[in-house]
Amino acid sequence: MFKLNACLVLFLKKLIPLKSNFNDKQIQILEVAEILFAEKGFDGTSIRNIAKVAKINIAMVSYYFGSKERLLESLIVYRTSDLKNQLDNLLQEELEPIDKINKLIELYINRINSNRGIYRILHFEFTSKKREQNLQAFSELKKGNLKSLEAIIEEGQKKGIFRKDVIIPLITPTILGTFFHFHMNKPFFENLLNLKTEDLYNNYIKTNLTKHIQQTIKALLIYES
Amino acid sequence: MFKLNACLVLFLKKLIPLKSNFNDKQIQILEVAEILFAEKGFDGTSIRNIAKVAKINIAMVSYYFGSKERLLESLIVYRTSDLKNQLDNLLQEELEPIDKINKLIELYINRINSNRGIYRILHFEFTSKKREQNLQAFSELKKGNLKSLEAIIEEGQKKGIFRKDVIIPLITPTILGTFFHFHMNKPFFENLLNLKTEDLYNNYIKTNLTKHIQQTIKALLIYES
DNA sequence: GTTTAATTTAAACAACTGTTTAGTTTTAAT
DNA sequence: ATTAAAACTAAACAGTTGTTTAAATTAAAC
Repeated sequence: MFKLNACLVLFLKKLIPLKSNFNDKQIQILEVAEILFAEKGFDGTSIRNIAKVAKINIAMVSYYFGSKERLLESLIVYRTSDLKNQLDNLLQEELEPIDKINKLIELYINRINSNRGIYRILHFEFTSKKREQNLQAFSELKKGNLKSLEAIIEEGQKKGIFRKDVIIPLITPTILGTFFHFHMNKPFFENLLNLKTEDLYNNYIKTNLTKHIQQTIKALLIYES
Repeated sequence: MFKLNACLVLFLKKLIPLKSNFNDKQIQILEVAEILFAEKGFDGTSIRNIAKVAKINIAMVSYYFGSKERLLESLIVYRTSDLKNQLDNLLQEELEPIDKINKLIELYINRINSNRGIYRILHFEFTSKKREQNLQAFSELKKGNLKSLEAIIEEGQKKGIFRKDVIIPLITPTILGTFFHFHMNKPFFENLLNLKTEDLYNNYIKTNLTKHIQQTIKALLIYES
């Protein structure tokens, strides 16, 4: 009875390797940390700050994660572990290349938009030289994403639909960069485009911004001078 | 003799209003602050840190700027005061709209690329809710830039060269976002594209990245489905 | 029910934070 | 040479920082 249970736990841990590595208390801390890091930056957030919001003792962060730095690492693992699967599924769908690109853009934006916190943190914290060590796991994620995009575009090029003089690695910066730059300047665009409520803002992203990016990438890939 | 000098100083101060408002010592502090803020973020940089590198007493920051926060404000004024002129000059050149766009993209990238520090800081520090007050001056700068872009595109639309169903305010995010996303992930792209030296990296921006962005915007503006 | 381990706590640690103070040195004006 | 302002300094201020400790509480195992 006991041994069977232990085996089951190990088995489940292999299956859902990353999310289930954290217990309820850890997740509670991670989610508060995500909000605060995103809002005020890693350096702008103190452990006491996290502890207060999460209603735990300040020692619990060290107890569960070792240090503040390793709390950040855990947070990234916690949030980015299932993106690869989503992309792989998309790749195997039976769609025209341009529709795959459009779906990929939608997937990216939806995902980032509903996980704003962690992506803001990634965007902020992993660019400064300060945290170059922890960069590896994040770098692997990006390489995998690029491979998926490459596969789609090369498929389109073989079919003669896409032009061949595009620099594929620079397409991701255009997709993500456009979104990020928009979102980073949220107050500016809220004011400029009259997006008074959070709903209006989100809707604008889901429709207009997504469409703009899709339109841009399509024009870039298909246009013939 | 004395009065003439005083008048001359006042006259010069009017002419070069912002840069010359800071004395040598202040500029020395500002330039160190720029490097450190860009490298480690505003919160990640301490006044003692700045003082040590700039080889000044820690009290001098408060003495010259009032506070750390106002040092940041001064830094932004110091660095962004002449962009508007550059854009106005471009607008008045006699060029085809698409060439103006290309020149504008080149101007943006060159400028940001040779002032990486301050733009990294702007990008980082003025997105978090923490510093929303100081946002105004920056917001005016952005609005002015957008007006310039609008003028060029509307000119092209009147001439029948540019399509009319583009969302103009979203073009800046695509131009700047692409660049920033590339530059923010510098270590990743250095590794991916084999840009081993700083020169190779800068050259890639000046040629390939700039061309990619110009190609993208041109395709977006001119493409007809 | 006892024992062992895991969890949680308050308190303390030393180091660092931005800012102010009171005093000294330097510079410039008359 | 005298005076007043500006520039600069070391020291101290009161808080905050991340982390550790040792003791208390809770949960689990047998």
